[in-house]
Amino acid sequence: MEGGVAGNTVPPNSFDKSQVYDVKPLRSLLPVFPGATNGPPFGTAPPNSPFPSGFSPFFPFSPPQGSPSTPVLNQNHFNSTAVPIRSFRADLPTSNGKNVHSSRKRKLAGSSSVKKKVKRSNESELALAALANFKPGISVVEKDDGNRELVETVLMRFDALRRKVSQIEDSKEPHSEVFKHANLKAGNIMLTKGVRTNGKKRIGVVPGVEIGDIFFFRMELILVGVHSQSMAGIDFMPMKGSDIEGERVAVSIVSAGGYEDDAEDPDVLVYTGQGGNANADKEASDQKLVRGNLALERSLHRANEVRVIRGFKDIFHPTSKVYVYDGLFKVQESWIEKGKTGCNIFKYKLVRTPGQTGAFSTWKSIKKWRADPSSRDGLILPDLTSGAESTPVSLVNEVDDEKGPAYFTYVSTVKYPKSFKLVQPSVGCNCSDACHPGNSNCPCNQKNGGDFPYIANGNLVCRKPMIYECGSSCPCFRNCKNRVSQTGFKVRYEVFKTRGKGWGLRSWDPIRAGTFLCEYAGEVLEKVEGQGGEDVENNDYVFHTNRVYESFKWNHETESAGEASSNTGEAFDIPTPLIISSKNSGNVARFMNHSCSPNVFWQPIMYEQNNEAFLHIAFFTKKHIPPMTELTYDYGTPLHTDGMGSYNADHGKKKCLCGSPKCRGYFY
DNA sequence: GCGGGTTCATAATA
DNA sequence: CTATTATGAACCCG
Repeated sequence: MEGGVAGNTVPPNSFDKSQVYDVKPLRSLLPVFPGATNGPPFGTAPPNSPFPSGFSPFFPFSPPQGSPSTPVLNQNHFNSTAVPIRSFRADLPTSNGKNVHSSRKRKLAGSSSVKKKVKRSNESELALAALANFKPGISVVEKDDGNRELVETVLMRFDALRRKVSQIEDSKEPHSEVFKHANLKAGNIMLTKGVRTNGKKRIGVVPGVEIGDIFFFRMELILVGVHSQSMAGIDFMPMKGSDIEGERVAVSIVSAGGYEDDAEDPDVLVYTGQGGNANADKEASDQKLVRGNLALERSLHRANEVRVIRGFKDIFHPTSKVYVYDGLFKVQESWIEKGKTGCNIFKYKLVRTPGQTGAFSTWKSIKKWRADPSSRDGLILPDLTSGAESTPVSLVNEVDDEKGPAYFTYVSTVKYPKSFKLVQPSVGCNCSDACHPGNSNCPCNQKNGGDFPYIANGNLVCRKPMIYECGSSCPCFRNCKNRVSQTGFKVRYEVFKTRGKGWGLRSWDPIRAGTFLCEYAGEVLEKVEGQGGEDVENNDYVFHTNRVYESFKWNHETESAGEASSNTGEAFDIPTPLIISSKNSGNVARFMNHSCSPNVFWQPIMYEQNNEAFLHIAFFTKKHIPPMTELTYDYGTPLHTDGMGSYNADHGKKKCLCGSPKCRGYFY
């Protein structure tokens, strides 16, 4: 993994000497820091904290056999022998009276489908039904009108449920009659339970939804009240009281490239009316001035604001789309023209209401940078990893004259000192090509308690005390999905100069919740009891597992009898504290700043290399993250009890500039 | 590994 | 209650 990692980057000749990067081979790690000319304001890694008294040198975890010490976070009720996913509790009542699946029943016209349905209704069907067994936790008022927090909560809860549904679907037999629309199923459950917000239709701003917010499913737009049509591109509502069709105005449109829209000027959108398309039953026809078309015509005359949502191809999922809320527009004019098919189509020219910073222009710029990275303003280096990662990372400064962070060696993974030995060998699997989520005999599945950690696209399903990935002794090399954190990041990053927080990390790509970002690379520090640890104390580039981290809810919650409140956290199970320094060598993770309202979290992952199991710290996105949004995680608070006497609680305390309403005011 | 066609779905609406 | 509508999403194929 670390083999062959090149040294550093070669800067242009014009650089100030004190800031020049040296090209150094990995092996000759030297803590060479060219003059600290740029001061300390790097908001990156925190200084160290004292160890708990019980600290001892790292040793391996996770005996493979027997019961993993992994607490069970969900209701899945696994016992120590790790049962497959199909053994989801089947005894859960279909809460709230109504079985979710009743909505799935088809018209009984053709009786052939009935047989299949009955046949598979006892296993995963019941597992899916169990997912609907949770408290809505949304009041009537909140259902009608939202705010930022509600919008984020609803979206996070939806996606947690969607990933859980996907996980169950993934574990079914291949080629079985499968319902793959996990987003629809999750959405159906959310709507049935009333977990939504801004359900009251409105013209203009939707409380809690901001320009630039991204969505990956039309269902998400419905759930937070941006656009309530599941497929149609034009949403509308009656003007005051009157409910005659002619009195409805358009409230939002989705421009997703299905028609011949014009999308050059970011402040202007020429949108095609709906209808008239050919389908299996009928030929293309003239569009009619009804429904959405009529509503847009009314909006032209009433001059009301119309929300615009733009759809783009999702480069990580070429078959699906990512939607961006682009702000408020007004219909300026309309006309009829001949479409490709020769039939009449309506056209509507919408113009952005002044004073809004649209999101579309940013997306267009990124498209340009992607084609030609040197076109990025403020570019210092096209790839600060020097090829160590499969995806380049740009170094950019649009803020001041600083030519880059202090010297470090780029490495893509964490490195353990030789002295860390494995006590017990790790057991790999025998899966020939790839581990299948439904295979209960796979030891790697068993180590994960029967829950495959990732869905098919590589997104994390839920946080767990520990995740066990396949290692180097597993023969499933080529296609195994249980190696997400080992296959390198796919996100196109840039390291950029922030205002006041040193260097930071952000992405050109829109990122889904649960996406693997990177691991925390660097050198694992050994701390010998009794001896100092100056290497830790004065190091701003350190990751600690043994801090106090604010708990938060990310997993899908289900009620289950007898498991009352033990399910508070998604706490980790790390047998021995781990400290990683990225001061001398590290990866993009060392540039992630602290935030009290972070959009990224970390997750311990274990896998075996050369018969030794190692712990890695992997970062995943907490929610959907729009392009160019700074990536941040919670640095946590040091434990102040080291059992060895004096410790200054304020040591390393820094003023926090995260700007969150929940800001604690400082961080370490 | 795309782009286009096919199939299976949906929520809101009339 | 049912049919209709629609810029969906996943999958299949060449």
